[in-house]
Amino acid sequence: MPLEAIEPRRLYRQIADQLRHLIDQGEYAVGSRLPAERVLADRLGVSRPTVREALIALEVEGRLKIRVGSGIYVVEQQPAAVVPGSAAIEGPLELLRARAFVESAVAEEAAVRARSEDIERLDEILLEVEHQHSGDGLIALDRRFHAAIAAILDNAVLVRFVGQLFDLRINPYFEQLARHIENASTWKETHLEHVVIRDAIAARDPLAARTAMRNHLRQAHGRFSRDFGEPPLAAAETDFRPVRARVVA
Amino acid sequence: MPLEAIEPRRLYRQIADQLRHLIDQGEYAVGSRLPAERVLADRLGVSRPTVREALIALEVEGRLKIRVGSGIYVVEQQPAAVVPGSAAIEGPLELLRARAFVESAVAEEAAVRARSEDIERLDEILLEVEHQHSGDGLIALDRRFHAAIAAILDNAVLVRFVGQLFDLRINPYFEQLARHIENASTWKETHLEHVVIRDAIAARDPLAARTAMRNHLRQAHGRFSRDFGEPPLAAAETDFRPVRARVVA
DNA sequence: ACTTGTCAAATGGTCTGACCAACTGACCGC
DNA sequence: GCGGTCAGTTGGTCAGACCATTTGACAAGT
Repeated sequence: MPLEAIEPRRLYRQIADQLRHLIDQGEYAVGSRLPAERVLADRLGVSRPTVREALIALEVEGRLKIRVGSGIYVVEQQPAAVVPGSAAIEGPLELLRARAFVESAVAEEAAVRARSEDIERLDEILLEVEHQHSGDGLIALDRRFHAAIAAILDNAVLVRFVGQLFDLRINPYFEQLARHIENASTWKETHLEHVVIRDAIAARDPLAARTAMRNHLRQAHGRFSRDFGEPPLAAAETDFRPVRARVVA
Repeated sequence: MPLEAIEPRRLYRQIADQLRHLIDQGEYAVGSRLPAERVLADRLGVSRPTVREALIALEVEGRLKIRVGSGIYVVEQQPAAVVPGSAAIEGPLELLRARAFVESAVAEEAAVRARSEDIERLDEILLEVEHQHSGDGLIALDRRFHAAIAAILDNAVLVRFVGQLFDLRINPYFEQLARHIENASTWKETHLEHVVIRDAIAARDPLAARTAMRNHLRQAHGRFSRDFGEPPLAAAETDFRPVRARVVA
């Protein structure tokens, strides 16, 4: 054994990790305000100085913006830091195909690993959706739903990854389309598809979860491509892995 | 003039700037110990919490190392310092697990879709590796290999993200470990694992490709965790999807 | 001479409670 | 409506205290 040097994990780091996780997961959406320092300290069971230290760490990392007298805000994560330049090169359809590929695999694995708390979290989000009717809030909840599924795999990198894929929709190209397409009716469809995904995961049925997620993003693909130049969708385009290939072994 | 909003410069930032300046200037040499928090607070005429906030900011920036009960030490500045915040959070091991998950799925699909030109491209890269012996060049080729596999799926978003995941290794945390671990021998291992992946894809064998890729990144995980704090690897940690789950209809 | 155990000082980690300054939003008078 | 006022909320800072860990000196044992 390499004789590892153990280091006491200081409180402020644990708090920072926890908050970072919540942000990645979409619990605190970009632009939203975090609870006040005093509230956080109370809820986390630590003192305010400790919370402040954690917040300052996150501020230095560039994930939070602290405004005196006003509050603490989640800052839009700069993917530009990692990818200088190109963000909106690919079309929305290509993005949706990539999400279908990654997230269907994620959903499949989530169905294997899901604990009951995880299902509860999904239910909370879906419940919020039903009490919400403005478009903006729905997008944030949509993101939270997808991030929460990724969170089941218990890997912060993956959660961020899925979140980033979602956030790529935030570009002029995509937004303009969305305005044409998103309405009460399509949000209703989206919600129903989410419920199907949730049920498959809750039933611990990996294959159903994969199919439901792929179907969900394929539907979104269809909704977009209808009003878009591209031809609707050849099955081979969204089905990265044909089902028959799965029967092997 | 565009009427910029003025921001109150908080004390902890002023203190941090001042300390950073002193370090840059060589007043506090690399490896040396700073005065105790209480002393700093006294000399700077501020309270200890404020000094602590500044120190934590500098610690997050990677310029200081705080050791409990011992003191505050100046850390060697990594010239790279690429990503100001977002990237260096998760540990290298978590990153490798995420890559194992995503890229094994990618490899599986690549084996289904690969055309002969794609295989040729992989071969070109592997050939270059054999004519190369410096470490830096090998990292670049490693990246090209993984990106080339993603490219087989013919989706620019996926290629970018696989590349991005790879690039997350560029952070001080990871680099320092890599220096200890990467040598001619480990590069040889890496190369052989790459060849196995290439062969599986060339044979159009999805399951073998998935396994080979997962094995490759699991080996890397093992190489890192040996010299790292974490316990080596429980199979469940890297095997996101247990093989038995695949035998289902 | 070398190791081991002990202990006190130094140092960072955290908490409590307090006060100040900036912001926000409701209310009021015009 | 419009602008001013004011109280509540929120972050910024401070003071002082106690705890846990580290460190090094020193005594005791081998």
